[in-house]
Amino acid sequence: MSLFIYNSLGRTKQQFEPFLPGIVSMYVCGPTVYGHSHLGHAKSYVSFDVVVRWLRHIGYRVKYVQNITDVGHLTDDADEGEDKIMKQARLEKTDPMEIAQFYTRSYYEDMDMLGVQRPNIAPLATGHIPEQIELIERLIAKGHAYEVNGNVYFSVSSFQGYGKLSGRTDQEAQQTGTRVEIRSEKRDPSDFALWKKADESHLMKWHSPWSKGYPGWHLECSAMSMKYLGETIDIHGGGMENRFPHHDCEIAQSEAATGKPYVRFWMHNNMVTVNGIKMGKSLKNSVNLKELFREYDPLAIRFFILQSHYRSPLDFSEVAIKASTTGLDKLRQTRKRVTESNNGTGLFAVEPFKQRFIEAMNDDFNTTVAISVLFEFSKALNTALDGSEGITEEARLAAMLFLEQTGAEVLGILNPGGDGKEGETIETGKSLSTVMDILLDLRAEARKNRNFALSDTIRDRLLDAGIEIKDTREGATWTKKSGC
RNA sequence: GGCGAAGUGGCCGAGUGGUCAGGCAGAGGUCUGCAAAACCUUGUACAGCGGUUCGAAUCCGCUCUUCGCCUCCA
Repeated sequence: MSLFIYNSLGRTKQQFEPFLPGIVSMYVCGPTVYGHSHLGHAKSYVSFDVVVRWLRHIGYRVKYVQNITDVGHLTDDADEGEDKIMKQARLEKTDPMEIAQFYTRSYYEDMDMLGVQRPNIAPLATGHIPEQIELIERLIAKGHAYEVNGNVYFSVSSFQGYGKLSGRTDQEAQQTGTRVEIRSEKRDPSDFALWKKADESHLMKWHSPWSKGYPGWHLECSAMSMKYLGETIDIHGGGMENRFPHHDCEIAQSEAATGKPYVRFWMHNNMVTVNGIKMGKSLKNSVNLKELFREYDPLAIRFFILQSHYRSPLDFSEVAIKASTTGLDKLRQTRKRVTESNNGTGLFAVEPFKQRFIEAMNDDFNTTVAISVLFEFSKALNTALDGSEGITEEARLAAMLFLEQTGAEVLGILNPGGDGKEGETIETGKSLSTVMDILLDLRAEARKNRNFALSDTIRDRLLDAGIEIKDTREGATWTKKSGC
């Protein structure tokens, strides 16, 4: 069974084979670090995390590069507005580099909470100024770029096929009703900046053959992608809002420089919305992840994200996240149950679920369907365990392995190796466990003597303390209540 | 104005030319000392109007509505 990926370039699902057998080169546009991450970042990076995990699961070696944009770019393209990182530095009364570093750490903290695996290489834009300058020189030498007053622009008309990703190929038509002021020093209104001359007050600036300045926004991804992954890469991912102009500009400048295809598969993830409106920092409707983590289990948020498809918009609401939290708990309970159950004699077949899971993931990473398979698996497994003969050791191990591979390794919604609760040391976990054994023994004794007043008191008081008791056929079990 | 996406049962959210998504919530039941959990049963959903078809929510056309991009943006 082969993997099909929806390629934004061509707008169809296409069978995926890497350029080099067995090795996948993948680049994803990283965040601009001038503020804490929000749910929109979470959707994007969780989605691509699952893409990487699946590619690795099916046997590819994935070289995953994700940049950090730590050069401030203007809040506005008409040379008005302010460098965003510089603006934040002014607000926080510090300098741009501290802002960039502080929010880079914040970003990784949040991604760690969500179980997003770190990229293999996380290059900084500021660390690759020479590479970017070199790329500009190549473009100028080939006649694709020109310098005016210390600024360098890419000449869109020199590159055939500009706009092929977004479908904006008619540059004349694009200009009508455009919101960008047309700058006279550009030869063509569609031309975009590769290098900008910095004014005196600009703090982040570098020497270049043209002026003391800073690189254009689109340039860093091309330079770093080519440096670490080569001139043609397998997958380039990013948010849908970056299709145009960012990705079309990347294609133009890269292909103009190398004469080779830049990216084989373009993947774009959709937006998180709030009441149907896009979530964004500048729109002031963004839901900060650190705040969200105070209310909800980070893995429940990851689960909530994966319950919709990466190409669909996801509408944020508290009720929806709560519903997801409850749903995830059900899967966790099933896993705990099968792990703790005794060996029986009944049969249980994991294979059909495995096949359906693989099929869903191979169909453009359909995590929504993959999760529905896990729920159906959960229901079938519980039914089998409810039966008087239980299931065999072999079936139990197969079921546990399936949940480990799908829920933990691929989707990352279950903790690897079991459901130890986060933030709890092994030591405290062990002593709690011992204490609980004593309490459950005492309660069992009380129930045996039909002293239900006592047994219910034990149960109620533990529930108040955040521990829930369930009486099963195989004795009482306990769980710490998660969520809110 | 240009480019693009979408409208699914109380809510979230997949998918498909002819059997079922799935989750949450609700109702009834089994089990249990009682709970909880688990399981069973239960919802005549696919924006509207036409058309193609033996058959369409799924294909085509039109209409309405919403959203994204064309400024920085996951």
